[in-house]
Amino acid sequence: MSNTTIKILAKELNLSVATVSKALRDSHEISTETKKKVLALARELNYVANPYASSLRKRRSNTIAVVLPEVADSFFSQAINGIESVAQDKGYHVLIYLTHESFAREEAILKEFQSGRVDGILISISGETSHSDHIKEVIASGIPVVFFDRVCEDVETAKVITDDFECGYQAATHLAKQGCKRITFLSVSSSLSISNNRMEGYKKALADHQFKNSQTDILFCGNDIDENYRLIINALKKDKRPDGIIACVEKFTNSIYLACNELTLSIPGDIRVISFTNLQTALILNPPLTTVTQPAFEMGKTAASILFRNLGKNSTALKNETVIIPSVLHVRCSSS
Amino acid sequence: MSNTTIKILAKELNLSVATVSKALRDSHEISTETKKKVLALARELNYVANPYASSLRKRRSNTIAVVLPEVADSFFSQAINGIESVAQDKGYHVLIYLTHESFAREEAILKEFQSGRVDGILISISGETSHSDHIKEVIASGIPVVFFDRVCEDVETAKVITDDFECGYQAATHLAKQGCKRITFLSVSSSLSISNNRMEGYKKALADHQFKNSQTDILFCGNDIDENYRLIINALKKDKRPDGIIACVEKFTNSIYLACNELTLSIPGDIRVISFTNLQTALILNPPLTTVTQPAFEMGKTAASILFRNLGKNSTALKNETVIIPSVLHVRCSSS
DNA sequence: TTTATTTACGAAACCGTTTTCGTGAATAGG
DNA sequence: CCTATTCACGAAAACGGTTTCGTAAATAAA
Repeated sequence: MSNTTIKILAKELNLSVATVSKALRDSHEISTETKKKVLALARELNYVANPYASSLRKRRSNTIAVVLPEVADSFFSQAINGIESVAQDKGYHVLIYLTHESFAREEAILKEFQSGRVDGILISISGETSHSDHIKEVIASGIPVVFFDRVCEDVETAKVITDDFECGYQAATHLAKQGCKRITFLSVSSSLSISNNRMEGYKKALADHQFKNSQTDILFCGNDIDENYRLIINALKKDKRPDGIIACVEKFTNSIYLACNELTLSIPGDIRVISFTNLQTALILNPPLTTVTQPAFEMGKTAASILFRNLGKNSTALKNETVIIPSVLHVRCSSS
Repeated sequence: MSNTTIKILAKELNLSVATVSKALRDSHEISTETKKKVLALARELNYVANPYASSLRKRRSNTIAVVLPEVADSFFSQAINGIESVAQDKGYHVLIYLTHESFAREEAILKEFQSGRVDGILISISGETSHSDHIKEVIASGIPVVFFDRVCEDVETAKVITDDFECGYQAATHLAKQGCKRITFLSVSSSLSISNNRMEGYKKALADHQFKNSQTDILFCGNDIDENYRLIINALKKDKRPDGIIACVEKFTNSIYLACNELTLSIPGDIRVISFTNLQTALILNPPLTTVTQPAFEMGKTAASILFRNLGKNSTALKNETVIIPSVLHVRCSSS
């Protein structure tokens, strides 16, 4: 609905549209005086170039897509901050899409990108995503993709992750050293790399600390809060209930604390708790929560930087590199 | 970077581009057989229309902008969820912009929209925004704007808010009834409607409950966490320290709890606390936090619905209506 | 049978930029 | 003084759709 176009500027100044266009882009073909006149009028008439016209012609949109499972999670909202900060810096626009953990949505969203709506994609895959054809397809169509956090390991492109295995290991080791004998790991999805790597770290730690293999205890939770609560309650009611619990993602935290309340189990007296979370309120929970805190902002920022670094090039293919930014274990009362 | 265009489909099928275009849009001018053939080939070749070409021609982008101060706040992330849900439903795309509470950024972002990049705007203004010329300008250029939560009251357009005055009143009344004598209100910005309305409600409550006017106590905090912490510490160290505190926005919560810890003040024994927040962890804080919980998802959804309802029309101007969706006061241990 | 209307399609303009190429004038080189 | 460049600009062709308008054939109306 913009009113003033290049054509109007041109007519007003008795110049051709070509000249005006070049002047606006500060082309060396145009004299300084002409540029000044054009700029002056453009400012006066509040001219802003129509992005659709220029995107069509230039075959680039100056827009990226961010595809996420959800936004109501401190990791993702902080990651968005990181992404947005570089995007704004580079003059790029950010389209946001939520899959709500649904593979079908993810597929539909990605499919749309074959049209050239975006110059690149940052994605953290859904919990249902177990294969990556849709992603390979969009890459094949010439659009670079950078994964962050939740990656598809079999897709050859850039990935920004944290040291999930290591953190799973550290968390479980910490609990073991605190004397826990029965440590339950709460997995969010059996197909997600983050979930599985954290779990493998947990398993390795148990093995290293003389746990029998039969003593690993994985609880598969989902996206339904109430259902998760029930699952956790059941686990805590078991005959040999866990004395340690590791939440693979933030959203389990509330359910764990509430379940312990319900069953009047004391944290950390009866059960020690660690969550993978970036919640600021971890400090002021009852009791303060031991967390594995991911470098969410940095991961978003890094993923975006890698993407932008490669947008200029015509070589569309991103290197199959994996950047690992370490998380840190913050030990607080809930585990000690 | 899309490979297959309408032109390719047309050539392959020995049709004109016009026919193919119409067939794809299911025009009545095209025979059923032809449509079938076109659709089949389009599917086979993975055709997706170039959005920039059609946006240019149709003069509509099927895209809206969401302009927010920040995303790392449970209100805003839930509001995004609401917005995104209707947008995805209507086949619209969502561009996200963060002002980081900066007026200059907000201005720059809005200015860009004069180009027709988006068909409409949802905005929650920055804490620095004290006048609305930039918003009036973009509306004048023909782009509808719907405010949510943080509105400019002098701009005649649709607004979706919660009952801020009422909630400020309820919060202060609740504290007064609990016996608080010195209630401090933490304001986030002296120019924000939400902040001021909540504050006015607070003032009215104090007046109604026989507080002297001199006993209202407003503390203006800002966006710097450390600075806020210092301000709160100082307030709590005062000779006559408050015995009740109302946090106008979520981000003050941590500082309040931590400051009380630092000064070994008991909540609610020494001081009762209420926050305006949508944090799920309110339930499991130490102690559980009394909150004014805003209908964030609904507000986002409603704002988006109003916007979409008016995008179809050519009458660009939105009615100057204000939709109020009430918040609820959840009383928990921190105040009782 | 003649005329009016509908059906199914194509030609071409158009959306607002960018970019290639061409050109006359001015300047530089020899 | 004559020939190369450089300078500063314009004409026109893209980019990939959508939409208007025209039209031949088929059908309906009279």
